[in-house]
Amino acid sequence: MSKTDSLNDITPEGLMLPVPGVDYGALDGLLGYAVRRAQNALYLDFYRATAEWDVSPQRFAALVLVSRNPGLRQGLLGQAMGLHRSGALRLTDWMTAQGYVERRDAPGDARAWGLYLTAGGKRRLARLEAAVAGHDRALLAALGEQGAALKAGLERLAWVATAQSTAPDNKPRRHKP
Amino acid sequence: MSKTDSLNDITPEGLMLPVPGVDYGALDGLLGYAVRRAQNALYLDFYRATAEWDVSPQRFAALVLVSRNPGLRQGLLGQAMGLHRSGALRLTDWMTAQGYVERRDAPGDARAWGLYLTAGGKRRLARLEAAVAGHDRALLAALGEQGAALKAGLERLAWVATAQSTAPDNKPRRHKP
DNA sequence: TATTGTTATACTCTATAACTATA
DNA sequence: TATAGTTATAGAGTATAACAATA
Repeated sequence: MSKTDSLNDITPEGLMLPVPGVDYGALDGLLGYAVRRAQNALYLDFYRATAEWDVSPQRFAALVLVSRNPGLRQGLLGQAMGLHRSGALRLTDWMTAQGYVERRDAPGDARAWGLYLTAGGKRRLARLEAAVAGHDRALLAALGEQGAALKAGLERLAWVATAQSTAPDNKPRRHKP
Repeated sequence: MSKTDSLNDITPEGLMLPVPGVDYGALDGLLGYAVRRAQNALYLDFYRATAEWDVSPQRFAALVLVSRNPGLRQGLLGQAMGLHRSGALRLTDWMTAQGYVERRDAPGDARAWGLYLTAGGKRRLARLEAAVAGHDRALLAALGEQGAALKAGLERLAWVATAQSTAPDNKPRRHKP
C-alpha cells in the first residue's frame, strides 16, 4: 500500500466534516446529528489537548470522580457514569494498572472496595485537570457569550431527552438486542 | 444471580444521571461533559423511538446519505461519516445484508461500487425517517424557543473545536495509539 | 504510483450470564 | 434472597496492515 494511504484523504479518519457535493438530507436538520458532530469534534480536540497522558474523556471523568469522592465504591462509580458493574470493573482495573488509583477494603462492607487516588495519581491528575480545564476554557472563549447559553441548553436537552425516553407511556429499550 | 439483577439499579445502565451524594467536581463545569451527557440521553431516546427498526444512529445516517446521494461510493460515504475505508465497508455490508442497499458497478470506474437503496429499503427508510423526525420534533418542542439557538450553538461549537484541533501549531493526534 | 475496495486482525467499549463471597 | 465484585464471553465499532484490481 502506498505511503500516503491516509495522508491524502481529504477528511482524516475520525473527523466528521461536511463533504462538499454530498447531500445530507434530513440529517442537517436534526438536533441529534448536530450533537453528534459537536461531540465528535470535541472528542478529537480533547485527545489533542491531553495527548501526553493518553487518557480518554471517560477515563478522565472516572479519575475526577474518584478524586472528589475518596473511598468511592466501584458500583457507585458505574452508576454515576451510566455503566454496568463489569464496565466499572474494567475502568477501575485500568486506573489501578496505570497507578492512578488503589483499591482498599471498604469499611463496613467486606464485599466492597473503596477507591482512592495514589499520591502519584493525585499529582498526575492535577496536571491533567489543568490541561482539560484549559482546553475547555479555550472553547468557551472562542464561543464568546454564546458559550454559557450553550452549556445551559445542553443540560436542559439532556434532561428533556431523559424525560422523554423514561416517560411511563414509552417503553425504554435500554440496549441494542 | 437474582432475577432483579439490573431492575433494582437506581440508574439503569446507559443512563448517565447525576447520582445524589456524588461530587462531580470539575466535570459539572465542563462544556465537554455537558455535551457527553446530552448525547448519551439523546442516544437512548433515539433507540426508544426507533426500537422496531433496530438501527443505530450511525446506521441511520448512512442510510440517509445513500438515499440522498444515489450511486454514492463507499469511500465517500466513509469520508462523510469520518470513517476509515474498512469502516465504510462494514457499514455497507450491514446495509446490504439487511436488504436496504445494493452495490452496483459504478459507471466510469471499475474499481468502485455505487450504492443504491433497494425498493424495499426506500419503503422502510421512509417510515424510519418519519419516526426519527418525530423524535427530533418532540425534543425541539420540549425545548421551545431555546431549541433553534441550541442547534446553532452546537454547529458553531463543532466548528470551533475542529478549528482548534486542526490549527497549524497544534499537533492533531487522530487516534488513540 | 495512487486509489478503491477487500481481507484479516486487533483493540476498545460495553453488554450478558454465571460465579463467589458477603450481607 | 439480594448485593459487590469478578470472570468469561460476545458483539459493536473502528483502527491498522497487507493485498488485488484498476486508474
